[in-house]
Amino acid sequence: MSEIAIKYNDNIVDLQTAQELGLKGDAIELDNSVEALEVLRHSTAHLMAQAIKSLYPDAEFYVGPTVKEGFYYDFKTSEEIGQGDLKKIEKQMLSFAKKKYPIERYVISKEEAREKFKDDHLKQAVLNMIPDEDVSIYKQGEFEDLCRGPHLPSIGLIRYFKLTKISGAYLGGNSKNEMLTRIYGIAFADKAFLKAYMDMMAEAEKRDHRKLGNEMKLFTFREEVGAGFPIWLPAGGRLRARLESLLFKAHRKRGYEPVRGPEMLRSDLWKTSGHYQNYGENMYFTHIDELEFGVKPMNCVGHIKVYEDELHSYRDLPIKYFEYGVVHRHELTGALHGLFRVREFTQDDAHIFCRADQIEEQIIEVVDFVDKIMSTFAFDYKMMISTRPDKAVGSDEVWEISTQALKNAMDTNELAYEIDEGGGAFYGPKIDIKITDAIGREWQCGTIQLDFNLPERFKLEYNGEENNKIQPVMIHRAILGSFERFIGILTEHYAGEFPMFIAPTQVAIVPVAESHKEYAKELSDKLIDINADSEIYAKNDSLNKRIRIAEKTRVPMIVVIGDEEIANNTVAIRDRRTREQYNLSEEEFLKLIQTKINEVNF
RNA sequence: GCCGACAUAGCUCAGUUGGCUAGAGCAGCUGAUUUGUAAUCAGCAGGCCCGGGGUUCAAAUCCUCGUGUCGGCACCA
Repeated sequence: MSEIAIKYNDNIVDLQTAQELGLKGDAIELDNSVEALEVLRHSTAHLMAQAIKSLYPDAEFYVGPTVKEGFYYDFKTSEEIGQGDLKKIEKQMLSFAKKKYPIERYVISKEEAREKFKDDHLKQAVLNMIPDEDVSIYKQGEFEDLCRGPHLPSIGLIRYFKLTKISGAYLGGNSKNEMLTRIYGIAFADKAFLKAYMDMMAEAEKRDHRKLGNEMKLFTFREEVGAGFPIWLPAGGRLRARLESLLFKAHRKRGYEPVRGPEMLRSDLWKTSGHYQNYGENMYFTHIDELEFGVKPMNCVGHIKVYEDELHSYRDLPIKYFEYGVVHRHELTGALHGLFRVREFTQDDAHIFCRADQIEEQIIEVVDFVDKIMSTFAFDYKMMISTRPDKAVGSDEVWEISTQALKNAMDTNELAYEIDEGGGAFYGPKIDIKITDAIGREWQCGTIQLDFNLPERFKLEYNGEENNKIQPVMIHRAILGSFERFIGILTEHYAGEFPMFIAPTQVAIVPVAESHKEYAKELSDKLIDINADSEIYAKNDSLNKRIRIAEKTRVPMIVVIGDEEIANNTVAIRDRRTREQYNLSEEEFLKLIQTKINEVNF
């Protein structure tokens, strides 16, 4: 293994720079450490640029950094480049790498650099962002690039890489700017790591909820129905119904009352709430006679109307309303993604109306609720506090107070959180619960939002101890976020092998022959009595085939019944999760299913 | 919305440089078979080749405008 850079004052310094400045530090070897990969991938990005430049001589280059997963380079060519060109670029990269060009570094003034890259308007844009007087140039063979480094000593060290994706990306990440071409790639120090990475990507693809959702008949989308409007199929319907009923109980236990607001409300109300002005572009509007109505993108206004239905005493607070609220939002076409981003979805939404002195306890109670649910599903999650966005209602002071209240609740209970600056809802700051899916993407699911603004806008009140009118505080919260997204994430999380308590079907019953169908039906009825769904595989197919089909549905448990079982009043079990086969008496079997269904601790 | 790619049977996919009646496997239907733990056999049916418009003697194939999907960007439960 060879030394590729050094660690100096916690910075990675490449050998070229170290030599020039006479710096000494711990050697960084070419392995799969974070530091080594940083250098390797950065140089691989340059090698890719070199290959692109040789294949497309008019290419202009913007920036080519390393990211969490690999590296990318943004550039522009007159010729269009597509997915199919990646192989060609990879090949060119390899042929350059074989020449083992050393990577040389030298420093020139910014003026000289401007002259050097005078034909590259993207590099000029990069130069404009650099405050320093002098800039460094890295050179390998004929190819030179403006870069801060660090880089490998030679491109000959680059062998195990792959170009993974091609896409467009806005210059500087701003949608007002021109669109550049971006190619993503990955690189490792050895073949085994590259293979492991590619295998992991393949596994992630296998778990993709869109693929599994189709195979398992959970949901579908249809062109003629419209983009972003999911259709729930029977199996998905059963899964979802289980989740809904489990969650219903959990809410009731915690003092939430089920309510329901209308699907659309008069636009005047959305003007009062501020949605019209701040969220209108994401809303759908329609007219009934002369009046304009807005289809709800959130459920809060409906719940406010429930609150307003009667007078409230300070003794009654907190009041908690919940609803599986169907909402519609105009998402951009490019944002749509299976069940993860849709235009119609159902939130497990609730609003807590409470006194100011109850804020902390209420927030902690919700955080605890979240933890119960996420740990039941064995999810890793983290919490973020999101602060005031650009578009917002309410004074700075109110925002400051409510943001601080969220932080206090978290701090005094020693809960860890990160800050997402400007990520709040327009009516208040929030705590977002982000869970990680199978491919390592983070998704915002649950959210806890503190709101002083809507109570003010709707002039909500309750009677205080002195019979005075006091404005309540509203806490908006959703734990799953939406059933659509959450079920999508669950599907990938379990790779379709759902635990018994939410699986679309709990048991597949396979009668050996025609004569065993009757017993199968009896068993199925008994299962319904203990709230378990089953499916009988009695088609005119071989036993082997029916077992195979049952296995492929990913049902947690298959029971086979034939003469023996009927004679002894038993079932032969195939447990898909534990991959075991064994016999149980019918009674024991039903008890086992019941236990597994109740393995929920919301 | 933006950049790029893609769209053929319910599903997964073939379909030569534009050229005869668009194929296969699975699923479905009909028979035969009645099965003891991952695919029994035979037959049948199934297509406005995503939708308009165009080029051509001829279009699933080329062009164009939509719609939808995929990978990102930008935006968000």
